[in-house]
Amino acid sequence: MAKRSPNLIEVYNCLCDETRLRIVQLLSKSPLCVCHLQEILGLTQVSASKHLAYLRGRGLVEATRHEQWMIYSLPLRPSRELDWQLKCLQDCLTTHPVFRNDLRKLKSRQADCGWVAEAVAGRPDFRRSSPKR
Amino acid sequence: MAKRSPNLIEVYNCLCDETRLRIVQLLSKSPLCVCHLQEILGLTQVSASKHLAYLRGRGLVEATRHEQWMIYSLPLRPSRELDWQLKCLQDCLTTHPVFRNDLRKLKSRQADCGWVAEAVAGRPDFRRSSPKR
DNA sequence: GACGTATATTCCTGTAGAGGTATAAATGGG
DNA sequence: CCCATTTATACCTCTACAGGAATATACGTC
Repeated sequence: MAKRSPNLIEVYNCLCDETRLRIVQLLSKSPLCVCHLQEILGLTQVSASKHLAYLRGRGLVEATRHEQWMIYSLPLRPSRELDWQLKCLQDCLTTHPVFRNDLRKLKSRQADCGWVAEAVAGRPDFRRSSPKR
Repeated sequence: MAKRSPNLIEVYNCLCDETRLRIVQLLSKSPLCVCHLQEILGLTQVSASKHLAYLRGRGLVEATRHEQWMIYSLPLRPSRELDWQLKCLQDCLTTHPVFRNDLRKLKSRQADCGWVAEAVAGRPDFRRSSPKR
């Protein structure tokens, strides 16, 4: 069970790591499963999983299992503190090459990743055999 | 020599500690010397000094020596990233008891701390014998 | 039930940084 | 020059956490 409302310091602790910042940035565009984040960010499986657990434990992201995949997304109703930061990121990150590059990669994989958004958007009958490759 | 422009991650690293958050919050109201911060926040001398060195090393605060006192203040021209956070803090922290209390203490000590602002405001001939007690 | 894929967890090691004590350095006053 | 005050630094210990390897768990397919 994930925590509900992260306080400001927890939010800052989550965002003070570049990898987590990149994850949050990507999730602000679209819900994604672990293997997508892994691919786009070039992370090992363990690293992706651990960082997501960290974020989840502090309420910055939510997770839903869909078949074999864990789909991570930003909370529908973010706390005031998180909401501020998300707005800030929107404004700040688009000017940073690393993050721009991540977003570019996400777009180029939209065809592979799109089904996740559909799956999480409330289609309980949604089925999918293989997510990538 | 202090660093010039902290990047986003450095800013987050600075603010993810409650003590540093409280320091920044106070400095956003007024420049202060170490002993004032020590008193208001109830810190040991070492703790105050170390956290200030940390903030200074990442460009979140600036320091000027005035006689025996080191006067810390927020940079005159904060980076885009820092500026955003300062606005966020204005909005977020006033609702948190700890920070409200700090500001209250600062106000009640305005008589003791006021000279610092004058000293740092560009009065090279400013003199003062004893700051407190 | 065996297997493949996706994800989480456990154990290990290394490092950043927080807190404390002691000490050093800078400044001003006598 | 000696001393008090203010601040910084060095050294130590402890904890959080990042990264990696190995293993466990969950789910779907056959």
